[in-house]
Amino acid sequence: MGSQTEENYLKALYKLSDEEGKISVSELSSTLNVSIPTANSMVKKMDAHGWLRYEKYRPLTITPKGKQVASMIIRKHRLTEMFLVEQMGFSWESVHEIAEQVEHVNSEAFFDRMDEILGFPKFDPHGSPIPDKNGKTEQLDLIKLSECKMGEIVTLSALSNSDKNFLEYLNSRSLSLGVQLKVIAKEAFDGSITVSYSNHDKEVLSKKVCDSLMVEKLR
Amino acid sequence: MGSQTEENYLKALYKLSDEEGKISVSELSSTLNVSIPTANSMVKKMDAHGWLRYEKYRPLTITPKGKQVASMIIRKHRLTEMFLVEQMGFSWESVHEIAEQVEHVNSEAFFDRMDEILGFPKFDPHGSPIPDKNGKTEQLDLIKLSECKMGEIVTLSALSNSDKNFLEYLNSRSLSLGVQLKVIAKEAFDGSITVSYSNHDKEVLSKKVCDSLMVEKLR
DNA sequence: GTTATTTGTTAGATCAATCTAACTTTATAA
DNA sequence: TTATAAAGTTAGATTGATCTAACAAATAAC
Ligand SMILES: [Mn+2]
Ligand SMILES: [Mn+2]
Ligand SMILES: [Mn+2]
Ligand SMILES: [Mn+2]
Repeated sequence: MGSQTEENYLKALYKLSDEEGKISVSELSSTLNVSIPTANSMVKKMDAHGWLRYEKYRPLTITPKGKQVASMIIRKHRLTEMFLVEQMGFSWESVHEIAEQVEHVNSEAFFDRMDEILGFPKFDPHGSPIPDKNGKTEQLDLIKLSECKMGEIVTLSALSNSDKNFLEYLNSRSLSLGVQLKVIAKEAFDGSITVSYSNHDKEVLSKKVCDSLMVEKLR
Repeated sequence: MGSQTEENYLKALYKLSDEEGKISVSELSSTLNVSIPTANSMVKKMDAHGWLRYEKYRPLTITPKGKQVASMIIRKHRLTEMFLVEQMGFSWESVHEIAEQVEHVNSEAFFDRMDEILGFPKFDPHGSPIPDKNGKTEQLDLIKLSECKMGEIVTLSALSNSDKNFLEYLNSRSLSLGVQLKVIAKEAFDGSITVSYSNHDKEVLSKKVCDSLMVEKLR
């Protein structure tokens, strides 16, 4: 394993490469709130670990090994979040900070035991997939709520943003994973969508919100 | 808070001062497996934190503030051990290493929740007292089994040594906390004691073992 | 009460992780 | 296509945690 610092860099690298494919040093630096030279020097260490390929002035590419190591850290993070919510009664907006620390604990048994107690969950409290011991995840066929058409009925299955503020916003609207949403109006003007669900029959959600809500079409 | 490193130093300092009163730099260094100069320089930082009083060439003394901070780390360590055993099914010999890492997690809520789930336990799986949120611990009136007289009946209540090897030795003899022991013989020669308990009716325990078994006299 | 041993201190080096300042390369815009 | 801006690199400094080597003080042995 690397240090906690290196693990955090690798995780950021992994997420960026998942979203964007190619990663720049500056993206990494801003994600981690460090200076560009700091990220630059760390990138060289990660190259030495075989986690990414680094060539001067070229975009960074994560290696299969890097992906493997990253997925094990993400596994620990997401199992922790799930454990905190399911076994310890924490709310979904308060678990990330704790998991950010616990994910660095070096003990297979600890996380495997969490996994077992939780019944080998496939998704974390925010709907993100939990890699299994081999790094494999279950891929659902999700789309953004913002891409749904009027009249569609969908299940809220994951969030592509799990910021505390956003989670608290969702709480305030009683929006949680598993809720069935019906698109009852869509504003071409600003991309906002009006949905009905549970005992909310006319909730207007902004484009920004709808972009972060990942839903599954009912069939 | 200090760094993880500093926290580990403080814990060592606390334990040594509990056992010996005065602490030397070399004891600290050997406890932590670092060189004497390393411990020496760290001691100056701890002095700067107000955790101990340092004067050149004089023994170290922990301050009330140092004790307070130390007891909060020990609280986190012992709650974690208890949680691992009681809630996650770990055995008492496998929890220390994990707790050694988890104790550095910075989250009151995390440990308070453990505490609550466990029902505010007063002792950890090895019988060591768990400090409450104010650093207070319950003090039992324990003596070493090696100090018991023939014929006495006592309850095994704590261990003054929790090394893995020792715990595995105890497992092999079905010795666990709460077991009632009757001293049926005592060898003046080597200090070994023969005890009977549960369905063991003649178990010989060496002086070394008996020194690590803390028992409570029945009354 | 000297001498020898142990213990403690200082100095100086190294490595990880960080920064700022200066410079270079690549990308963008005029 | 050259000028400007953005991104990336290098150099050099800092801080925390560690080491070894050299020296000083305190303690123990004789
Ligand atoms: Mn998270
Ligand atoms: Mn982290
Ligand atoms: Mn322990
Ligand atoms: Mn520790």
